[in-house]
Amino acid sequence: MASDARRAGRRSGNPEPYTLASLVEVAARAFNERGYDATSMEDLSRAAGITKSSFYHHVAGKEALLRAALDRALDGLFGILGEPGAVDGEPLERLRHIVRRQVEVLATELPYVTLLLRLRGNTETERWALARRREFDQAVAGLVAAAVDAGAVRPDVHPVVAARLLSGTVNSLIEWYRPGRVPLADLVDAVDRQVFEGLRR
Amino acid sequence: MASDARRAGRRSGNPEPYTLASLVEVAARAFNERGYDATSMEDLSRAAGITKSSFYHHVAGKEALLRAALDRALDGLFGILGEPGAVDGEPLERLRHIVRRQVEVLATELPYVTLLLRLRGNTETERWALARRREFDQAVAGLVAAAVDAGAVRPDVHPVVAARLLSGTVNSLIEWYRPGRVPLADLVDAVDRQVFEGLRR
DNA sequence: GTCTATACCCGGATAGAC
DNA sequence: GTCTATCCGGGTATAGAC
Repeated sequence: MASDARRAGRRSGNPEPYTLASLVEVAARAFNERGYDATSMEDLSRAAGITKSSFYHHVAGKEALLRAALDRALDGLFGILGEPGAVDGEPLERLRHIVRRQVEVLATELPYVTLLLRLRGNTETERWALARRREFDQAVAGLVAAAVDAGAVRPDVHPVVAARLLSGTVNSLIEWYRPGRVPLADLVDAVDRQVFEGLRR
Repeated sequence: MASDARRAGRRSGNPEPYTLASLVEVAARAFNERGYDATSMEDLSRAAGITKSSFYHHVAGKEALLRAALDRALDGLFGILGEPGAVDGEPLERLRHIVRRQVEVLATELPYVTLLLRLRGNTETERWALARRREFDQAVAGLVAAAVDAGAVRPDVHPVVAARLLSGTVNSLIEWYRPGRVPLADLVDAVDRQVFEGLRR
């Protein structure tokens, strides 16, 4: 019945059935399915099991949902840059650490990172998130350049182009990876090897 | 003045200032900048230099513009599969031919392919284009599997995952490649080497 | 906290004069 | 072919009863 779905949050014993975080999760998934602009607040409220007006009682608006989701994605990514494996050691090994961890964060925070990677920059919120994303990419690009300088990569690579292709390869996971199909550890290894060793035997 | 911009098409000596193709090009660029849903017919008509109603005199509607743009992208991609280099020879070399040509088509048909790669499948037109795109990807995946069987690639690659990563790497070009910055021939070589030889020296 | 009802705006698309 | 004016549906968001 409708009231069953409507109260599922309460039934499951959650004392706060409609937390911001849970609504953000619902919203992020919907945004990814249909696109941010094509998703209406009506869609979101129905997915949450309440009416549009009730939904507005819990969230400030559509853009606030987007912002919260993007925050979560960026926190995940920037967290990687502070890890010991990303800070200490040879440039190539630091780069490998970041790539491998980035695959894991993409997989575990999939809906949020997907949203981040599809932004067009139409609003101030989107432009802010895009700027932070560029910061992350530039950190990676810096490491690629350092690895080139250290002689750890093929001498003919163009650092800027290589960094873009590297990021593109990793980020393309959002287009097809779904939890549970390919074991995450296998995926991490597959990306690592494909990026650093290439396909050819 | 407004009338100057408005009649730029005529002034430039074009006898048919508003062909479908030229309006599709304008539309594709706008769709890519702001996203399809966020782009209004008002935006498009203004970009073309005429009013919304005049714009409707030339095109059937927003979705028709999208469809024409997607057609162009798909024609470019499927054209590759029929080329001799994609049909004859060892699997790995056929795959390399496709990858290199795919980079070229992405670059030359950039606005149209970009649109194709960002579809969400909200309308029948979008789902049709996505289905055709999957056909293309499956052709590539088949070649990856054949190259594995032929022993031309590292024996530990998972063909399906490798094909996805391969497509992801190539397709990620739309996110940053802009004509004239990096010479196209260099880009083709860079993608070829990164995909098949990897980054490590 | 949730609902019904509604204000308000904007987008796609059309009518009809020039 | 282009314009002004308009229709109509659907979107975000709010008011106010329960």
